[in-house]
Amino acid sequence: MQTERQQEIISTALDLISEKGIQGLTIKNLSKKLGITEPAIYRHFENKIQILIALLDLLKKNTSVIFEAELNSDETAVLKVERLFEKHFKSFAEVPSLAAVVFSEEMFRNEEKLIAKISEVIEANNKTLLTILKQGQQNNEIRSDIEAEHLVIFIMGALRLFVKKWQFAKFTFNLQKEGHKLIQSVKLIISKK
Amino acid sequence: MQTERQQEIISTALDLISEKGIQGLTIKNLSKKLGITEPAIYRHFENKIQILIALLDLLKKNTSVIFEAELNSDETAVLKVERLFEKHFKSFAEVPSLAAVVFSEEMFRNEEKLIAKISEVIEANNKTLLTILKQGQQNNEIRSDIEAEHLVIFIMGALRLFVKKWQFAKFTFNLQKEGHKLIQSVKLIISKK
DNA sequence: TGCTGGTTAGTAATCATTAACTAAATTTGT
DNA sequence: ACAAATTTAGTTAATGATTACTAACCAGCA
Repeated sequence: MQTERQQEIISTALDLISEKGIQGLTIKNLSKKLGITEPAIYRHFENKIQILIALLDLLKKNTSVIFEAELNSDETAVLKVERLFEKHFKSFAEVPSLAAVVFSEEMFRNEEKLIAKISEVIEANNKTLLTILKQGQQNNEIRSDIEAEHLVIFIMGALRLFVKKWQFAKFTFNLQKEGHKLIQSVKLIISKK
Repeated sequence: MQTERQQEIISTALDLISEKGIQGLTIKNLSKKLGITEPAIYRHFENKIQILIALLDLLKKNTSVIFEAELNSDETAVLKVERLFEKHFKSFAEVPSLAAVVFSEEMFRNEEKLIAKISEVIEANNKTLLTILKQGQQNNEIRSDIEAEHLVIFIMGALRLFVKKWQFAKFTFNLQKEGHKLIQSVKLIISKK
């Protein structure tokens, strides 16, 4: 559904965001990095919003694939959550710019369409995780003294904050390695007994 | 140390941020809301960066007061954490715009001074919480099977995500009331057995 | 020949900021 | 005590940068 050049543009946009933050994603910077002039961008995208939407769509695809693959696997709930974390860390480690997009919701406040898009991604993932946790509670794998909705907050909160820290530290520590340790603590927290 | 007008300006800036996000904090919007012209702002602040710094200083004062009061109290560690949460929720419920500032680190990426300032606030609070938790572990109140550094991530991650959800929901639910329930789960998670 | 993907040149809007001026309040010198 | 000097806090008008975006044109190619 996307031309080669369109893919090149959104990939370059991602690089730009991870380098300079969402603020750095301007048509000028983008075209410079692509080695073409600014108006040339408009041969491939109607306007900037469409670029951002394409960006969020990519993010959505990347994360929802992870979540849904786990939902439909036949592992224990605890293992599903572990896999969820590991895959996320792997995905971010491979494409750090994705992390930059996830945490820039604040920037999209003005455009109604973008808010909708990003809320959609977040909501869908939360729902999937919630389902996994509830199944785990029914199977007596996951503690039931804390409501699943709260467990989601702990898990997603930790995931987000941890990645944010990595980002703040300019990717200087090994996300996958350090992340693996965090996952062990997550397991201790959500497991029954 | 601040004139009345300066306080008026930063208070108005906070309102603006909670209304339209950090993007909405322009000199034009600010002066319009204050009922003066744009250049008049510069009679009170050297430039926009100074306004943002004043904003972050206020945030720093607000949060560090909370953290340090708890550190020096002689309650149990678990109770300290509970109080920490409650006070934060209260503070945000009273001045919702503060919450908007806390989560806009992303916006400050370009200005070195602002990154430094906000990292300072976050770091200081994390350190205080870490101390509280370690003391709790030594007193056998708080579980020791998870390292305190990870507990900090769970606690701060949950706090941040929860407030962010409230913000996203346009303050439609009662932060203090719903927050109180979350606190009970936090206690279950960090308590020894 | 006509589409694709570029170019150059330019526009309108918005951004923070400055220059120059002014009225009113305050401080200072006698 | 009071006029002169200065400071304070505002104004209008403008500037240079940067933003997203457009119009008009052109080369290569199917």
